[in-house]
Amino acid sequence: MPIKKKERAVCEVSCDHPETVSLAKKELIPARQAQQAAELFKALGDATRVKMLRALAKRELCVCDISAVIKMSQSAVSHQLRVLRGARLVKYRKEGKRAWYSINDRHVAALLLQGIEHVRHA
Amino acid sequence: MPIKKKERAVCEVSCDHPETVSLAKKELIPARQAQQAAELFKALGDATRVKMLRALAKRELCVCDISAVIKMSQSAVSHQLRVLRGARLVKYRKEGKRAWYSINDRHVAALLLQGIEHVRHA
DNA sequence: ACTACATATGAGTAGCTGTTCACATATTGC
DNA sequence: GCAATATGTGAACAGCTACTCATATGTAGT
Repeated sequence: MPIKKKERAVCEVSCDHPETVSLAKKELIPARQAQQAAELFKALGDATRVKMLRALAKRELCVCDISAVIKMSQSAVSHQLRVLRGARLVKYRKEGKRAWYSINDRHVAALLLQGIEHVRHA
Repeated sequence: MPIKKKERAVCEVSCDHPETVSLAKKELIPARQAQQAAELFKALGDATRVKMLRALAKRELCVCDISAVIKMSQSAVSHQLRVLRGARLVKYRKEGKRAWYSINDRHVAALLLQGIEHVRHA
């Protein structure tokens, strides 16, 4: 067996505080929940989508209105709406050629607003 | 002037509802605020960071404890802590070799919890 | 000074994101 | 059916993210 130049420090084994760590492990959020929460926040984590959601929180808008309001191409808006639909942040209804979007529920609006308020006072 | 095969549909010009759009434009969130809110949500938008924050919301932990609790390399944890520091989601203090991290304030904890609760009942 | 340890960081990299462009789909009026 | 319109979507692509690995920094003990 060759002599290693320097044994790598394995912090994971040597340094933890057993009781604190096992307590924290026990109370750790389940991976699935963490993943879902992360996906929710990720969907909120883009300036374009924040603008869209903020506008949709106030009134129902069709795709081309959104496009005009936030000054982005219809295609870009459509792609982003797909993300928002996937995260269940918006709902929509079809009316002839038009698709009318609005924010899904007040919990979503509240979460969004809380984030915005947080950065406003920071 | 050559004849174009098909004039591109310019939805931005043809389809908007002037009053609704100008109202929505007036009430549109400022770009800077949208950007900052997006950055806040983006920092929350990763399962690893959600796990870390959830643990840090309950108790102060040093880096290697976090590493043990969420079962990730110390290096990965350090990199993620940098992101969290950058977004002001955590605070820390040095104590000898150790760095003790905890969640920055109750607003951050509330926002995190609200996101988690939202996916739990969804 | 030297070693061990706890943490931070730069480089490298595979995978992901957000846009544009071109086109597909669906609805309406002729 | 055909043309115009509103929306949706796949491909391509530049830029970003979140790891790993190696190494740097800083601290404590000998």
